[in-house]
Amino acid sequence: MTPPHPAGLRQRLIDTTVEVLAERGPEGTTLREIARRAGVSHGAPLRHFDSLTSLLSEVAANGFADLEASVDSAAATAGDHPRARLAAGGRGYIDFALANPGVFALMWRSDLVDFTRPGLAEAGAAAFASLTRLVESCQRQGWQEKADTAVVAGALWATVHGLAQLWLFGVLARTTRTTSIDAVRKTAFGLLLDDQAFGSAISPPPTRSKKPPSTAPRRKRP
Amino acid sequence: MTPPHPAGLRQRLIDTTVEVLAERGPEGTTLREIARRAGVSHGAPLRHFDSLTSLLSEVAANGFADLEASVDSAAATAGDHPRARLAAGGRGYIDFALANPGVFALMWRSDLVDFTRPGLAEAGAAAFASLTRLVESCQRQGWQEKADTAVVAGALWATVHGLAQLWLFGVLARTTRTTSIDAVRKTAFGLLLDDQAFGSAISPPPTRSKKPPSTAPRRKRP
DNA sequence: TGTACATCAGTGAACGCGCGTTCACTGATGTAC
DNA sequence: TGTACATCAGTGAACGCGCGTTCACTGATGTAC
Repeated sequence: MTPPHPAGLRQRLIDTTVEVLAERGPEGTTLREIARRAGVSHGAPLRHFDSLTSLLSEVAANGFADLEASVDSAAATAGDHPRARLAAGGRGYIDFALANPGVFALMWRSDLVDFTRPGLAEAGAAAFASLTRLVESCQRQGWQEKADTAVVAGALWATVHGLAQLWLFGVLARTTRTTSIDAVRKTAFGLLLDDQAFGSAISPPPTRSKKPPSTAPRRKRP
Repeated sequence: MTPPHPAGLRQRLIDTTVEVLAERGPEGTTLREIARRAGVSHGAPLRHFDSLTSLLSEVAANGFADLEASVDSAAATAGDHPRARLAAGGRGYIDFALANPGVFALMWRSDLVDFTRPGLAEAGAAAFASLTRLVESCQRQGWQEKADTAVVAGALWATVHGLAQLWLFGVLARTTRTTSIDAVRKTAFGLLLDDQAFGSAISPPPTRSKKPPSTAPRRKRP
């Protein structure tokens, strides 16, 4: 079923973990299930990772890097206006979460992931830094110029995070009677960014049918 | 250690479950651990609940009822201005989450809780309805009067939800360099509600040292 | 080119664990007469 | 008031499960000489 993998078992295990996360969620993502899917004996993964925690932590770190990439690339497509770019970055955050629900769920599970592992906290901080930079651009143009940049970024982060989580949980669609998150996102951004236009049609709709960005090129460590 | 409980073992098991959730989180909340803490044999809980899922689902339903109560009572203390009441209701949501992190985490775990159980979805919907009512009041006064009430309520819900989750995860304090969620909450509400005043000093600071509202009076079923 | 040895990824049996749930039981309490 | 019976909450041993991890092994590959 799984084709031979030129990059070797280690990379195949990481890819398989992402698959299992997507299908079964963090709870169903066990070493034995990953090994089964990858077509190896259940002891084999431990030749490449110290433990399940080690493997999951690496997947989570990749997730944060991909999340950052999704924010950055969405912002980059939004033209020159800082607030339009900020809104697009927020959309990038939500798009990543909706395209990678399993990995996204894992990324906030401190019982499964070791956040003291070198690189992981940095990857998370880098994702937040992307948002902060977008806020800074807005402030340089006068929007919320007196506010604490990090606090404003935190407030926006919480909103996109909450939108993604409640949407994935299914409860936002039910209560708002919408079939796409777009309406709620646009309303939220419209309120937050103080201009209907920035919440609405600033950028093309997310290409949600495309492959999740988890296969996108990713920073390698030496 | 646990004093004799006048309400009987059934209620004691529910209370103990809340305790275990608070100390160990949803993952550490097993039937056997609950029984150990309650001082009974590990089979005893099954005389009162069909299964672990059944017990956890009841605790989650209570959680939604308490969450609603926290939103309502916070809004009620905020005076007459609709948007001040809305902001206070949002604060009530966050206060509940921060005071009951274990139960709050459980409430969004569809792998542990059976949301098809009668009463549970209703309890969740009722909590959301509280927020919706507050939004309606604001719209009657002209604020966002053309917007879809449920969608606006959903956007606000996502924000308070995200604030609570990221704060509990610990990452919001680190990135914003704050020791209280208040600054981020006020900034978020200030942006969303289009008036600094509604985000800031509308109501007394949350009494976070008090006992969680999970012991507050709760609707009983006949 | 050939030989001896080291390395190492993957195997599969095994260990020990805590879990949810079952089940025959005990002993207390309530009820019918 | 006394007796026989039913009910039922709690006990504790047991079952079966999947799990992470260990470990001796095998067989292929690379390296030194």
